[in-house]
Amino acid sequence: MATDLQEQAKEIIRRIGGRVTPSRVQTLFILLAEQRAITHHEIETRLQGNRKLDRVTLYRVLEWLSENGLVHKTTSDDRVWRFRASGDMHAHPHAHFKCTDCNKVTCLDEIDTAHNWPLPTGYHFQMAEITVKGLCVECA
Amino acid sequence: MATDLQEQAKEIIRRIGGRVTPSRVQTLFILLAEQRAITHHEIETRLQGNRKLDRVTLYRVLEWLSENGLVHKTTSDDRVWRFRASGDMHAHPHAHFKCTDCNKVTCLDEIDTAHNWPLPTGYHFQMAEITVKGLCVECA
DNA sequence: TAATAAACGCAACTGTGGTGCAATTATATT
DNA sequence: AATATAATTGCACCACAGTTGCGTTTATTA
Repeated sequence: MATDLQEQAKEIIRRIGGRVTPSRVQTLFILLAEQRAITHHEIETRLQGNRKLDRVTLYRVLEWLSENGLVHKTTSDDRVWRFRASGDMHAHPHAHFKCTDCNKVTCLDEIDTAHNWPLPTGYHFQMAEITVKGLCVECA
Repeated sequence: MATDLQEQAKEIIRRIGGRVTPSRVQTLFILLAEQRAITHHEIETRLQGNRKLDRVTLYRVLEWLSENGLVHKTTSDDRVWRFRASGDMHAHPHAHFKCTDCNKVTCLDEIDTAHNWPLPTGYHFQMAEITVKGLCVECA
């Protein structure tokens, strides 16, 4: 239930010793409720009305959540950051799927990106970003 | 030699029935000479002095070259497009490597991105973008 | 060589994201 | 509970990649 996630968000923030502000709680709450990677803009639209907060504040909140490992930040070919609450399921690095029709991004937990890629000699692997593109169920 | 590439660029453009303009020839020449994916900005700095051309024109030239399959367009986590002349070696879709130190991008022809990824049922595969990150030989 | 459609250059715009700073507020302390 | 404090917020403004509109120039074709 919604109230549960609200409390869960507060608890998560408190646990890492951060100040429990409405901006952070609301933002993390939205990201916990959503089961996919969403953009700054998408989060903003979910913060309409009385819970509305400044554009820049949201950027800073997301940056803070990201720095503290509470959310994951990924990019795509549209040059827009997408954020997703990091749960236990997503502790390992994974690929993303982006629908070329509706632009929604979902996680592909099956595809592991940590595996050692064949690189030219002398190159040092750190990580890999994989974005698979195509049509999602709704758009196919 | 340089003049060769210049003529080669003209020939390539002529062959697909496009107007052979200095902007296109210069831009394609630069991309043919460079053996990696470079940014709009990097191309611009190579067009200094008398051969300098307008920012927007370069964007349009690159778009045209890309639309006609003469160059490949790829993105990265810095939200900047990179372009690379498409030679025979790069006819197939491949992954890219980005050095986290010097930010240079090279092609990983060994890694094929066309392979069918395991997607959730109902999803339709189109293509995949892979960017492997780490340190290149010079920065390792 | 003239006609014409394509390409160019300029200015102004869009959209994502970031900085500086004064005002506010969550927390710790009294 | 009231206060001190440093962290957080909101506002205005900036930065950068990329785009659009439009009048001018130019590569082609006849």
